Amino acid sequence: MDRLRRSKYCGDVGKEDLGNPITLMGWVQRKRDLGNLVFLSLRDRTGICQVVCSSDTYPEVHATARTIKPEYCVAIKGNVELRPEKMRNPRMKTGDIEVYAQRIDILSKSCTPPFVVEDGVEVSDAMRLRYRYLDLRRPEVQANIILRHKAAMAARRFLDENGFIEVETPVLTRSTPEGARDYLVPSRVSPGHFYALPQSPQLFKQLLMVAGFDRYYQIVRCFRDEDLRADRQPEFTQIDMETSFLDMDDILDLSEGLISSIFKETIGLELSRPFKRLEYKDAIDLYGIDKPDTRFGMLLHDVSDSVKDSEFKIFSSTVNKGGVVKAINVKAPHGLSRKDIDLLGDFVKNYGAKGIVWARLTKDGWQSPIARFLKEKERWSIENSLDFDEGDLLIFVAGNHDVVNASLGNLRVHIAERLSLATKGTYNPLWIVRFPLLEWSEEEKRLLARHHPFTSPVEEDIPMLETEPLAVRARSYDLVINGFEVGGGSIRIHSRDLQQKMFSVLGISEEEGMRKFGFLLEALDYGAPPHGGIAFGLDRLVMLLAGASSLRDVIAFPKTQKAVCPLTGAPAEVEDKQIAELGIKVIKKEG
RNA sequence: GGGGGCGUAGUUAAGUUUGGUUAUAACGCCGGCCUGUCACGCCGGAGGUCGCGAGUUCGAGUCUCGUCGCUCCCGCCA
Repeated sequence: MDRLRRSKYCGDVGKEDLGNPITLMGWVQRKRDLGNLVFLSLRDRTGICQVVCSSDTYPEVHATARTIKPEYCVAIKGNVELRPEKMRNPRMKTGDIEVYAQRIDILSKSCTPPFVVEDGVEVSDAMRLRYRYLDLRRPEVQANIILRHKAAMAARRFLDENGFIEVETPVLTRSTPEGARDYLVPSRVSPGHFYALPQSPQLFKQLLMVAGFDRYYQIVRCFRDEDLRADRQPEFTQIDMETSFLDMDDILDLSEGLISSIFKETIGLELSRPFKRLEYKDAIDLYGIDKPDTRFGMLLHDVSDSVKDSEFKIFSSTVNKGGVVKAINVKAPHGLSRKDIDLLGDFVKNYGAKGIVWARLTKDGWQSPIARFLKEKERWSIENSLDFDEGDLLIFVAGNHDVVNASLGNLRVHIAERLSLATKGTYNPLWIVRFPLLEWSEEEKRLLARHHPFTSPVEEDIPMLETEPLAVRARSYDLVINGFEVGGGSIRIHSRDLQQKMFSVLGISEEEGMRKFGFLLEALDYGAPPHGGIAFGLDRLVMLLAGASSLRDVIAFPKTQKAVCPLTGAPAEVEDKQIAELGIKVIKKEG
């Protein structure tokens, strides 16, 4: 018999095919065997279509159908017929029709799958990843991967239309000491020497600007050997961009165009532009963190002035020692028990706070462990600044600025999740601009670049580089959507002198700078244009678009929290011969 | 590096607080019946290293210690 050729996808079969023979290829979702009548649900990447096999029309086809089990890969040729009125299934896209099979070819049998390949089944992540090729057959997982494809297509189209040129940069490159830990690749031909996988193509895109490409982009894999989170994978994909002769406003505008196009072309949502902007300093003051979710209120208020003379010594002494007391107002927190509030106290301990102080306003006034320590005037002042109404819950945290902001900022997000304050399907893009250029590393006892060492300081702050380096602001920007940092960038340093100065502030000697970044410094000597750019995390963007809660849901073959791939078993031991060829030695840790 | 949660048939879970006969359910799987199912139905059946190791005990899924894996978070990372 000749080979069947597909004429239609399952999800596309419709009334226009009535009476016509079609051929489908797909996987058997379910078999409903009624004896002399067998129904098969056939699935491909477009949807599911019902196939009917009856013993009195094609007995041999019916006999074959009875032997079929879930996940068999089959080809089915048959006629499309309208279903009898009462047998239509309004929940199925193809529920009005069915295919009467005239021929079934079993292309490939299947073992019993370890889990049912169907939306909504509860399977552990470990199982899903171990059998990812089966998990990826599920429509909801496939939809995420297809969404990702559409997002990448939208990005490419927008960037191409705006004059960007995609250039590939090396994956085997040189380790740069600043920033995240590198994944290293030993060189066979240069024993004892190592490549690094790029944390980002940062230096190459700057060199492309020096080379005159003017507008560069790349959808590129980046690697960072750091511990994982739900929104962090060891390898991830960036939409990486760099432009010459543009200022921050131009780059933000282009970025908004890009992000808007992606939202429009994937989920059909029109984002309102321009996106809101917040100075870094204001973000910290109002939200406590640099990636605020603005879908709900509960802003942080500094009540240090109101409590600086309080009889509640924890508050007054904190303020007098230079710390702060801040509070948030959880409006009408239905469903937060005393026990829940105690758990909030445990939550902030993650961020270094000693605990929380709470207060409720009832019709009889303040109800709080510290109510009796607060004077009328102090309570009144707090009530006013926090809009404290009957039924509300205030939560205070006292401590140094960083601890209080981190604690309340993260607590605010935590409570919002707990009380479902953020509307699903809402997207609040927000620019955070002018981050501090530098930060102090307690571990290394030196200044580090907060973004990376090539970030340009704000012009008027340059004189402070030597006097008050921590106050210097960067010409940098992050795009935050719903509390996720989805992108970030900066205007770069394009003067060799300033770059040299930056290295010296970072404690990188001229000799070391030349050795590690000499190629960039040299390039800056050959007519480097003013330039700047940004990179967006494609995985995180798609995660938001998909409404997923983990990056694993939008990556075809993700890794576990230990950076292991349960499907392939990577990373794995290699042959001694391979190790020997590389001129390296494995030191086994004794257990 | 640190803290929390989880680990029991193929899968998902109950049982662990308070140790006690043969470890329970659903789905899946196997056999049989069934011509309008679509989470098909009905009848019957098989299926267990309670993650692993040690300890306490007359007796451990249950208690203790260790260990491994998955996960969420802090540190780390932009």
